[in-house]
Amino acid sequence: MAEVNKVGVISESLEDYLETIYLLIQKQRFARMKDIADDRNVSMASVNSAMKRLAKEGLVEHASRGIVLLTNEGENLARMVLRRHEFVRDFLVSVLRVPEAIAEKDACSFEHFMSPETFHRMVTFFEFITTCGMDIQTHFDDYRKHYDNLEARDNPCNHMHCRNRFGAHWAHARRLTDLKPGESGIVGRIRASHRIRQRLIDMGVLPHVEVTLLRVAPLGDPIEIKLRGYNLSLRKDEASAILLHDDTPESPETDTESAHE
Amino acid sequence: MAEVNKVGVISESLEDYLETIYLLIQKQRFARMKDIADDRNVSMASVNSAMKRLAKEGLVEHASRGIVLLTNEGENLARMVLRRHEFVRDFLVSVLRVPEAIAEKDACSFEHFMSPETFHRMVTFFEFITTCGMDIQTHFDDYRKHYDNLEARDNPCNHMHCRNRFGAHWAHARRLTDLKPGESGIVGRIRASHRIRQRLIDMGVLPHVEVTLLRVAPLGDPIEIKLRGYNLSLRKDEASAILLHDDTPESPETDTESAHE
DNA sequence: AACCCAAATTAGACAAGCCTAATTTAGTGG
DNA sequence: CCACTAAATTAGGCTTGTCTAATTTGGGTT
Repeated sequence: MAEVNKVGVISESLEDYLETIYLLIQKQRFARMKDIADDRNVSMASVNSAMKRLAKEGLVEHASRGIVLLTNEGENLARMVLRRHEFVRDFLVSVLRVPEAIAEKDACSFEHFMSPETFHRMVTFFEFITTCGMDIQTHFDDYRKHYDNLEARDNPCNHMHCRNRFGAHWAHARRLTDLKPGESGIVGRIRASHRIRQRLIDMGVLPHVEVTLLRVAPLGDPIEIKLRGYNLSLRKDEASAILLHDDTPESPETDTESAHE
Repeated sequence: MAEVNKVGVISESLEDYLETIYLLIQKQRFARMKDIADDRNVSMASVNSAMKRLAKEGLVEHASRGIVLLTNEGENLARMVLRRHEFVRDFLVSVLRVPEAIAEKDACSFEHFMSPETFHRMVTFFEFITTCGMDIQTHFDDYRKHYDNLEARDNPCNHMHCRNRFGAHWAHARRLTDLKPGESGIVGRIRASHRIRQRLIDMGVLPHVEVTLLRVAPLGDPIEIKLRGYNLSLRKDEASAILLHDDTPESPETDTESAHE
């Protein structure tokens, strides 16, 4: 309601300046050119010109050779950006389990571009996950640790742990290697050591992506698949790690539409 | 292994050009200046200079007055960016339930900035959520619809639905109004109509944030709280919608560290 | 062969952001 | 009161990424 209306109007860089100023004022009750320059690792000349641009937008007040003050509008905008920053960081850390330092860095970028709608959905999802009583986070931690530590163990994972905990029906899911040439499926889960998993992900084998089996070489080893328009050659152990969803897509077009209904 | 090494080296804009070129070649087997310009809604002169910069980086080949081709490196980078784009979009749509069009737009921004680590965590989380057998998505849809449609109904929600489904212990959770002046708590859930919910979120009342009750006015109505360093005045119905987590933080510093252990 | 047109290129301008180097200003100490 | 210093400002330069306007090029028409 009484919210900021300059969202998306000023640049990423200027938003960062606002944020810096807000935090400096919180910390030491005032913000000088020098402080801002040090904080953002830029020259004072750059800060000077940035302050002029911010003043022109009515977001800061800056008497010549004086300290920098935020206007009401500027403070609101700064707070809004900061709010997103902190929330996104918390989301990445608490839900996705991204390491703190990386989450902080990524939040710095996301804060500028995320649409209000996505922000709102993310808030609702966070709230749901942390309060739904299903202890999803603990389950996810188990899941994650399992795959992160899988490296030196037996490869196509058959642990009780895996079978019992993470959906028994995945124990009997179709694998990529179960397809006949020409058949397609949707990638659901990759059940392999961290190394192979990483390799497959890097090659574009991601959940929710449609794969088509093209050819299997005589001895069954190089397996050729088609994936989002380009061809890929996999070894058998890589291909058999790819578990597919039950539902086959009706047509390639409705891919993202029919998500998970 | 044989992956791109230009990540983070070229600008957001150039990455977008690469992506456009890749998609054009997929669609019509070649990419001319004009096509790229039309697709990205820029002038041909801009495309021309962009192609020169991309050629200098060894990402495209572009004989004068000829069509634009991707080098191997350029194609890999384009594919990588596109992969992220599509995956993030799917994540936003399928997990967070962001509307398709907005997810598409946000994915356009995120693709350029997301660190590999966050990408990887997101993939793992997506995989977990869609295959863990807990049917989290359906639960989340219920949760979401419940709050989205709450508008005209009785306000501090007491539905059976709510009590039973979304963690019975939240029926007896402390509210912000249960705190004594000076006491603090961590925001867990906001149980209010969409309008009030939105208002609180806009003011910075987000899950995982620490709030301190400062003062309650004589008649109990304007309630003053402190929140991430600034003060806020809430009406009683707003404040009582804020449910708190059980665990009180030991110290304000370890806030994000002690996330949810 | 001369002409025309669409695509591509070049030239030149502009804003945002950054820089370094030189200058101005204000406060502090001798 | 003068000199020194730290902070702030100005001047001028650079890159990226956009634009418009003019020009070149090459393939098809008449």
